[in-house]
Amino acid sequence: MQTSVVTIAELERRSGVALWRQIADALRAHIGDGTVRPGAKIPNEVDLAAHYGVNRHTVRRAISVLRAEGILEARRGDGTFVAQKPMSYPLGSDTRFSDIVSGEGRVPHGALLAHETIEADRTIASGLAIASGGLCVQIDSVHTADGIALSTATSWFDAIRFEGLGATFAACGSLTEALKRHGVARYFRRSTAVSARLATDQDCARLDIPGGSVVLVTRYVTVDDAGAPVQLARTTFAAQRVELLVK
Amino acid sequence: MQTSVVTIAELERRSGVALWRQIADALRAHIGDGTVRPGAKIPNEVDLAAHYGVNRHTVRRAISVLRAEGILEARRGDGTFVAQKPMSYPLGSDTRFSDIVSGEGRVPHGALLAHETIEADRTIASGLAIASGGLCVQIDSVHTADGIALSTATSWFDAIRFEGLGATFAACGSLTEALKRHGVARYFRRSTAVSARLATDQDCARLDIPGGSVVLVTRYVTVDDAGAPVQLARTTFAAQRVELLVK
DNA sequence: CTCTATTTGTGCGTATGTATA
DNA sequence: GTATACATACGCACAAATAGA
Repeated sequence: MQTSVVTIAELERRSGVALWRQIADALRAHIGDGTVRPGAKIPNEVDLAAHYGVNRHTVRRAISVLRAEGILEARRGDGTFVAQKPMSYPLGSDTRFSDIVSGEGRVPHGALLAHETIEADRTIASGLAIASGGLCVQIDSVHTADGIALSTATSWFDAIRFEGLGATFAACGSLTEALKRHGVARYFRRSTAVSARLATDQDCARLDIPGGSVVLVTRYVTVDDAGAPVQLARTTFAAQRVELLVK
Repeated sequence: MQTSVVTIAELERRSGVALWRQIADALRAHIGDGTVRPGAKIPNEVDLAAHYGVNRHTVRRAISVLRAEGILEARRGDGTFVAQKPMSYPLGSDTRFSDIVSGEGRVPHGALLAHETIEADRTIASGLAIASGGLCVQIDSVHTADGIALSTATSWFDAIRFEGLGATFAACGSLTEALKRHGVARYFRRSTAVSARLATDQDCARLDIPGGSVVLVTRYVTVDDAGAPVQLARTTFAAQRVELLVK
């Protein structure tokens, strides 16, 4: 791409297809057919705009689309680059983040962001099978592989059964270990709902991803051996870095 | 929201947080706390811009973010509305689209878009366990519930084993039935990879969703009773209409 | 049915802020 | 410190789709 800009741009100006869309398609094709390799730098916005004979905003819009698709990655003051392939993340009833990341030969790390006791809204209450308005412990965390954030999670627990869980987690640094100390030897995922949306600014801050990125969101409830709800969780993955694997 | 616009907008202008981000957060909060109900119309862009004291483009950017998040839905010439909740789509080894949609009390429909015989690239060939460059049948389809497109799929089959499958599918209108006629009584999903990205314009056209929407993408291989690969598929779901359910 | 007002969609020009090499 | 390159924001204009008179 760096040099292939000499190929003449052929945008159809009153074709009914927006210019930014035509440019996005052209760039996507260049990347898809291997003309531009992952990690490679594409020309800057001003040059691209001149090349296609459009305003810089039009090029920016095309680029922003490809960034959200996870194809491009922009670094202010540096340039815009073709993104790398994401890592696989199995979704099972017994998925443990550290095992998965270790299995891929990377170094896992989980960090507690915050924990507090709050009143459960209707959704949380029904998930944990407690009374609406009852107290619950909310725990926020981020999970990284080789220092790169892959996911951020918010979990809720029954505050009566798991009083002080936040402090325990903060002390031992592992949710599995913390739950063990609160009497839960094992726990399983019942079912997982997967959705996708654009990242909020909180997502962007926690995952260190640019605005406009797409995230995968999983919602699930874990239960103990007796089948009683232990945890209601919502995990947000950076779609450009992770793909989920089912079964 | 229609009337709540009287609340004074308080944007911090040099706070380091972009104006469009602050506006998006404000709108999201209004929708999240139930101030605005699903299906309700929000004020038009010009009014919102005046209300917040910003340029229309700034409001548009905030809205485009919420559209990608699946929270808002815009119709040109009409207005912008709060979106409805998505339907659940179970991901199992024996998922059949029509059963799922029927089970939710909706009317399922599958339509063949195109079918052709092409040379398999490396990815397709390895998925189907055929020689790279060997022939394969490619089938494109869309799947709707109550006339609303939920997903679009592209599938590949070994052209030698399944010669004329496209025509058979076109004739009987069901993949399961077509495969039965080609000697595959049953088939199962081996594993499914789930990713997410911004919709391409092809996605938008097939799913009838606006540009900037987010889609969930599943890739999987189905095998017959003998464990031999039958089908390599890539299904694209409109994230604003569907959430995937695992296990 | 046509016409019109409304509302979102696209595009250009300009200016300034901010992170990075 | 300086140049580069992406990020945000405003203003203007017109296109296209829709709803309603």
